[in-house]
Amino acid sequence: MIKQYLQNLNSEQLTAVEHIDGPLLILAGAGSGKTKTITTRLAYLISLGIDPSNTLTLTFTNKAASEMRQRAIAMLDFNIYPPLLCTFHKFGLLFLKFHLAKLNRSPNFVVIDSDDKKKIIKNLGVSFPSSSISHYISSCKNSIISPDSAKTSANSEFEKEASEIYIKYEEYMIKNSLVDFDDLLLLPYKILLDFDDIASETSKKYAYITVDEYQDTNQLQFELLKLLCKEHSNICVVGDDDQSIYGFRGADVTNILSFEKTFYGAKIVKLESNYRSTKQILDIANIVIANNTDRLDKQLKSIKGNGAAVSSTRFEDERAESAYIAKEIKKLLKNGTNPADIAVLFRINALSRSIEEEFTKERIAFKFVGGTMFYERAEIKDLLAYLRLCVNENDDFSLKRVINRPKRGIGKTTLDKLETFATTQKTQIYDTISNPLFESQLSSMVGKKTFGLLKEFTVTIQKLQDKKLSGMIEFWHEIDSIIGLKSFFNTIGEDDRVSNIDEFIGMAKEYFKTNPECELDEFLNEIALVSESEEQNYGDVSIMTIHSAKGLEFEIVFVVGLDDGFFPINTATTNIEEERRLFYVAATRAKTNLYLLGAKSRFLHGERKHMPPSRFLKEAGLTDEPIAIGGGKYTKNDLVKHKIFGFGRVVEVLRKGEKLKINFQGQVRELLADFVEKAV
DNA sequence: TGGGTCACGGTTTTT
DNA sequence: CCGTGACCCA
Repeated sequence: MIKQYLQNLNSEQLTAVEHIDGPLLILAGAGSGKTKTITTRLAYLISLGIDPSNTLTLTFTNKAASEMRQRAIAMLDFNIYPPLLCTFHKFGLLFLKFHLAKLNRSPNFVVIDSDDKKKIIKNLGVSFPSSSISHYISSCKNSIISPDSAKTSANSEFEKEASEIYIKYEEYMIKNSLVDFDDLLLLPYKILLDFDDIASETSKKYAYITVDEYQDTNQLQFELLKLLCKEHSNICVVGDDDQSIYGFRGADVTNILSFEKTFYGAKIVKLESNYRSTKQILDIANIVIANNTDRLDKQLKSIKGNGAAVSSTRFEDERAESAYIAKEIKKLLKNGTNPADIAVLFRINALSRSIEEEFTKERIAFKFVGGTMFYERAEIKDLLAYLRLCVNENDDFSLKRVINRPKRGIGKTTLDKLETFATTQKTQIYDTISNPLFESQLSSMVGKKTFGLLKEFTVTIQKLQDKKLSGMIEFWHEIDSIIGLKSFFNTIGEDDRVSNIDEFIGMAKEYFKTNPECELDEFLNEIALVSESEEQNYGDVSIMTIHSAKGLEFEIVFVVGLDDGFFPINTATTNIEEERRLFYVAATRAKTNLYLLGAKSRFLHGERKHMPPSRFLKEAGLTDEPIAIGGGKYTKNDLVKHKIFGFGRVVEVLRKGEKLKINFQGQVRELLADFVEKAV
């Protein structure tokens, strides 16, 4: 049966599929049949008699994992024990369940999300924004820098504080048996590094490893992969260096650029035949991406015909831009185009506003893909906090979240008192409330009435825990009548939240029906790694950021905001090559029609801004208007001011004034001239 | 405790 | 311009 699938491949795809032992890099351009190739390869390996349980396929998203699993299994005509095909983080989670005790940490850990992480950091007392500290800790972990060495190498005031917080944060996490997303990769790495026997055993077990979207791996994932390949070199990675757009969260393109050097003797297969887009579209994508210097040579060849020309228009303002899109879409819909085949893409969410307004006015049904994630919604997190308390009532973090939700009249003052009291007694908040020994002391501390309220809260948790014993189905049936979250949100008129709670409870019931033996704590860690709820509103026009559109395809794509400052975006950390890759991703989403739109002025942050066209339009040969980049504005020794780095002096003028080398208090940085202003 | 007011800052995002 | 967070007062 597998033979028939092999016949559906082109010769490059077939070469990749039939490569079995030794490192393999599949450079898969956009729309070149990447998923088809690796799923066929996996099925092929299994058809050769390789035990599915000896394979490991790692992806970045759950969506990619489930799509691949489905496609690979469909190719096999016999029932198999399903191969391990999951996200990096899921793999880490499974691994830690088995081995975390090796690091003397509790195997009954709880996975927290980035929101929880920020809150914990904030509670540790910080003067810099908790999001920056959180990001700092994340980059340390992803570059395998321990808290101690972070502290030693801390230079700025920020780094000094951040590294101290990093130390405290790690202590807190261990004390409370918590694990963050980065830990799901870092702790397995540490275990594999420290315990040779586990590393060998694991590597032998996963004798055939496949990694999807390899261009998005960071240093930690790279090191982890090397350890997993300790006993063999059967690693197949698939990726496209031109589609690396997650540098801002640690993705390191050099991993794919230097794969050959790391995995000696690697075979490289390029998939350059594009089955998705017309030649006109690919020409634009190819010509723009060719301006990047750090890339592996690769050129998409269109299998489809020439197609329609790429359309590019610059409007007076964003309203004219949106009105034009609405008009075009209405025309398309009238001619029978399926709205699900149309997408509007933008670089930053702020640009969606005028689109949404116009679509609503013109009654075009649309769905905003990738807004607030389901499990990050406040009401869902409240429910999750109750569930965690159900598993472990001494989870202070969760307790603090919901002790006043629904409103019970317990505020910050009471909580602060409770917390300091618990700390002095070397115990957790829940225990101090329920311990009869502390009753009179606490009662006089917070007042009799408040103490009664606290007691009531513990009774609620108790009720939940009791209900848990009568089985998950009944538990989920009764959960909200015990907590009362729905009626709380109902009274304050937030009906959306009520229906979200209903959706969540419905989903959980479904889950426990299919997995009756699953424990509540397993369920909690499982869903911590899942972001989306089920897709809804099928036949609608999609609007989303370019990042969200990666991996998707549409017949007709409108890209808005091709203006200098918006796309490429203009900030201190802008990496122009990554912006260009983003353009490449956007353009290659389109199958038949691509619109590259812009506006001469836009309203943002309360003021109207004028801007020249994006340099990408120039590179694509789609505009004659002059593009930004004022030359000769700065000379050596000019004093300049930067939003983040403060004052600095120009050391050198590069690229005809487009770029500057600036000394900020001893630290020399290279920045685009647009990001600084003259300080007189 | 919690409602009200003011200042501030404001990419991209998965797990 | 608009959402978030800090802070003040009833």
